[in-house]
Amino acid sequence: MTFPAFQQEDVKSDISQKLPDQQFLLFTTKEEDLKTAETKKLNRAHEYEKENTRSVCLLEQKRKVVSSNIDVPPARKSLEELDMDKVTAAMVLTSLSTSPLVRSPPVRPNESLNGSWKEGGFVPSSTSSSGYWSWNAPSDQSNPSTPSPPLSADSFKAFRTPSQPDDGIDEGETSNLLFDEPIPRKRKNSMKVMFKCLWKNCGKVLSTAAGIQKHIRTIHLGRVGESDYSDGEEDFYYTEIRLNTDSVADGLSSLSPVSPSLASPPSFPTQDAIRPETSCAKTETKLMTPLSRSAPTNLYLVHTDHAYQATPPVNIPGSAKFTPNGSSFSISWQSPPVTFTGIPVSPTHNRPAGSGEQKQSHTVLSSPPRVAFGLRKPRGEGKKCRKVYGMENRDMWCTACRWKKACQRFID
DNA sequence: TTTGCCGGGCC
DNA sequence: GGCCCGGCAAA
Repeated sequence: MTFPAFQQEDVKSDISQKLPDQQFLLFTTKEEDLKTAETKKLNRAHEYEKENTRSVCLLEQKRKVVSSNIDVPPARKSLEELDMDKVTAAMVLTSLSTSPLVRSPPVRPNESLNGSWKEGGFVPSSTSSSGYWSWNAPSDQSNPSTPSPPLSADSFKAFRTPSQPDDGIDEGETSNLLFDEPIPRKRKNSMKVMFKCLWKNCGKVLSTAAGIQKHIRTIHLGRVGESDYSDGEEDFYYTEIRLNTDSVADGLSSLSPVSPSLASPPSFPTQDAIRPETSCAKTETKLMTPLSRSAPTNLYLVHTDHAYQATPPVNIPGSAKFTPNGSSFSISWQSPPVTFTGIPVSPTHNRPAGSGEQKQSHTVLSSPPRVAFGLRKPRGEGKKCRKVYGMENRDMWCTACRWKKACQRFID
């Protein structure tokens, strides 16, 4: 059985290969944050590898105990151990890769109905990216280009692209990335993986990542003489698509229904946004973009995330708002009173024409009318200076009355 | 319509 | 901060 070994190698190669791209996917404007996040992910990837090794060792120890109880001859035992190692490793890896953590994507209600996904791969459409979403209109959340608000500053949030339902990655993994949870492994399948260029009006599909990167470099980025050099920018402009429809069905079947609590707006969004450990995790995973699928966990490599950071591949319009309980609170992109505009763009990379300047700002305003709080004090019942002295004796009024302020002489 | 006084402008 | 006034809303 070569599956475990292959997968491990696959993981490692993915990690080493994709980590450099992290900086483009983090929704932060600070280079230090980028480095920090990248380092964290490296550490997580290593921890995960350790964890897997530990799990295998534990199982191995357990197996040895059992084997010793049944008194297996030493010579035969060593041979068996070799096989058992593989089997055990396979079991561990399989259980990890098929664990609920991985297989229960917190999808939005209409995700599974998204036509483009059914076709085996998500292809972002700039024309359909209204960017507007609402708590009351969950269908809009299925929009692939829906950006998500960086609800809390401490949790660097990126715009999210709905993951391919069949690739096994989802917001759960995003949560893993963000909240130090074990990183699930990529499920292997036999599907044909293609790479599609997301550049506007291109859509070129190639069979290898290197090919598509080279295509982007030479055709779109104009780096003719740098065929072997890749700074990762090309990753932004292509996406992985899968041609095997079986996996699509599998992905759809693995979609877990969205709980009402997720579908409904939070009682007070700002609070939820501030708490990363509670509903924030749910909300964010729903709202934000996975930081990167080209991360160590980028076992489910999806470059569509890149499309969010800038044009030309896909525009990132954005407007999101929700109005919980009919209150006046709202969050919206590119529209007051709250504006989130964020385009995760690597500062070190030139953006093709049309790419907006990276700007990240968010403001939350909630200012009910002052009248609602009854700030205007009730009118005094007693006589005031004006009534007592009359207009002709205005000089006898108290200062407040003269200034048309609340009477200080005849206080109620 | 009268009266109390808030909000804001001017100095 | 002192002074003044437009304008709102209750009486």
